[in-house]
Amino acid sequence: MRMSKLFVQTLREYPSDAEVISHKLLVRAGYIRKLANGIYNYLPLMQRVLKKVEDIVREEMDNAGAQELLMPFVQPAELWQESGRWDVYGKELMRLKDRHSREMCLGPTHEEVITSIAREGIHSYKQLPVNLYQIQSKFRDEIRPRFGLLRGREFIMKDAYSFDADEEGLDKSYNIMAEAYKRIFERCGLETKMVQSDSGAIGGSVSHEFMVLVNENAENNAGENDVFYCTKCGYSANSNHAVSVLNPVETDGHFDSAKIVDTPDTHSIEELSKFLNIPQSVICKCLIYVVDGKYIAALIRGDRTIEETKLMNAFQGNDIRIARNDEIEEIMTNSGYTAVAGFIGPKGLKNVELIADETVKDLKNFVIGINQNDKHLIGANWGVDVELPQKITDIRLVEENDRCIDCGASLKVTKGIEVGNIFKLGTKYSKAMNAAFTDKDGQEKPFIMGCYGIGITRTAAAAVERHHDEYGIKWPLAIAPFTVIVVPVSDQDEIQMKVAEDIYNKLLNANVEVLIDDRAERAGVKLKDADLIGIPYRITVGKTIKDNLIEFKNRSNGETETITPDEAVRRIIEIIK
RNA sequence: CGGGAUGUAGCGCAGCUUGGUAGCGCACCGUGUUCGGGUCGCGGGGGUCGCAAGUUCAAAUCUUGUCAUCCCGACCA
Repeated sequence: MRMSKLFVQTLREYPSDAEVISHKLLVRAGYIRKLANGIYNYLPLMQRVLKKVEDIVREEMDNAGAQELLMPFVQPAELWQESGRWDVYGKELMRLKDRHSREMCLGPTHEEVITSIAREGIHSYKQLPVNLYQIQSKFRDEIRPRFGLLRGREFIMKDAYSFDADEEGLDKSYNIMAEAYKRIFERCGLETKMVQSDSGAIGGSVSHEFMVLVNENAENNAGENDVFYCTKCGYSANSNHAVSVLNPVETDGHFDSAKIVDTPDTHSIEELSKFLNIPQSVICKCLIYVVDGKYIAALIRGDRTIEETKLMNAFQGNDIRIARNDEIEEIMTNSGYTAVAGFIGPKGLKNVELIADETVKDLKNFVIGINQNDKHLIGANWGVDVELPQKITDIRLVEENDRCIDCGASLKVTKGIEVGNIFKLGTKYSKAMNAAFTDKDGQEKPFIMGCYGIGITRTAAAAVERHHDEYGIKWPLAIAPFTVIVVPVSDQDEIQMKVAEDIYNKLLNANVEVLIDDRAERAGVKLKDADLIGIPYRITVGKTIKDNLIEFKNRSNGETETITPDEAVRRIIEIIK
């Protein structure tokens, strides 16, 4: 490809609306252009990268025994009503109506459609297992799209779905996918960590995410997930799912007796602990949440934080948020109190479900709100002064240096970009949608399903996050839009141009994806652009051509060598083998 | 949806306080110059100042409304 013909416009400056480096670089280097909020045009260079990623995914999926198909982007509401998700998926699902007022949606994921395909096509255990996948645009009307391709509303995803006759088969399918995923990301030049995670809105039990770990200290960190991991035994989990063993702390307030004391203006645990001169860990914190419209009072030890996904799951909810002040007021009024946030306690709350984190169980002579402003109860004990909620479970956020549940070592935390995700769905969709096969024993059974996603666009963006420098992108070879760029330093110099063209043609003939910068630009412009665009190898034809020498540069490690044009061609051909 | 900010040429920005001919850099077109890290000069094209109403002789500038975008929280590949 000739630079003079390539449709690409590099910018002198970063776009003002970009925050993270992959977004900045992809726009500036002419890979993408925003069309609307969270919706991007993939320009020719980007399309080449995406194709590379897709082809790696295809190869590994095919090798893993999966078959590619393509499902419609527009889906009828009926299917979603069958699965029950039409009502629970929320605003993220882009809904629309056709000319007959029939309700449709733009597919954010395809469990419903694939399940309908399976129920029409698979009738016998003899046809199982089956794994079907597609690579397609998805639409999710995200509350807040951001970070360029890392969180778009429309994005490209590979989604695969497995159908098995039993749990054992699912385990097998699941492991095959996990292995394929490891290879896919490795081939894309991305080191990933497979971590345990919450299964979220898609449903199911077991799930893992593939995280690209990003340096926490980096400016404008694009990692949206906290990953807790154990350096000793390898345990790792998304913060929404991580569990831990706590380090011992003081849980006895050592108050002689229970009494109500004045604690003016102590709206936070920190203020309260300072005022009473006690550790935060002898305070019982009470927070009001709204889960699917129901009020929940959640108790947790003062020094710990609630993990909202865990709390939501404890009530099998789909939606959670902290209660607004007017909602707290409503609860207080209904319960005959007037307290504001900061002084709330579980005692006497009406129309509020109670839940406690395990951390509050062992508290003795502790401090707790009693729904009176500027007052707290000190020296409280469960069963004497306050009843311990019946529902007790783990709803806390793990913290760094908590101990590993498996081996007891100290846990660390890092940020991660989730590029892939695998779920054991079980029979959630097959049961709801009546998708079944006849098993060996002649009985009709629902399919045991799994689903497996890879964000194609996100993977490409994550690669930029991981591989760049101050000059631009440093694409991993396997997903680079071109392997090599040939740069004649001066378009005025006939010999340079001739040698450059010669190298270009030899590489073309050897099926190398090669760019030649034949533009009438100065050297500086061409070299800056080559770095910005991030082509892995650069062959610069300059003055030294009089000695039959060119410069051969490796973009990723910056190493340059002075070698002959023929040697350069040979090297490149060797590299792509 | 809550909190904060911003909308002026394709991109990056100034002008707005104190109303009066819409500017700069990059990019683009012409021309000369230069030629291994975004040369330099001359000439040129391109903007209903997000949109709508209002105030005024006069609005990019003041007022109100509205839309959009970005950042922080809930979502997820």
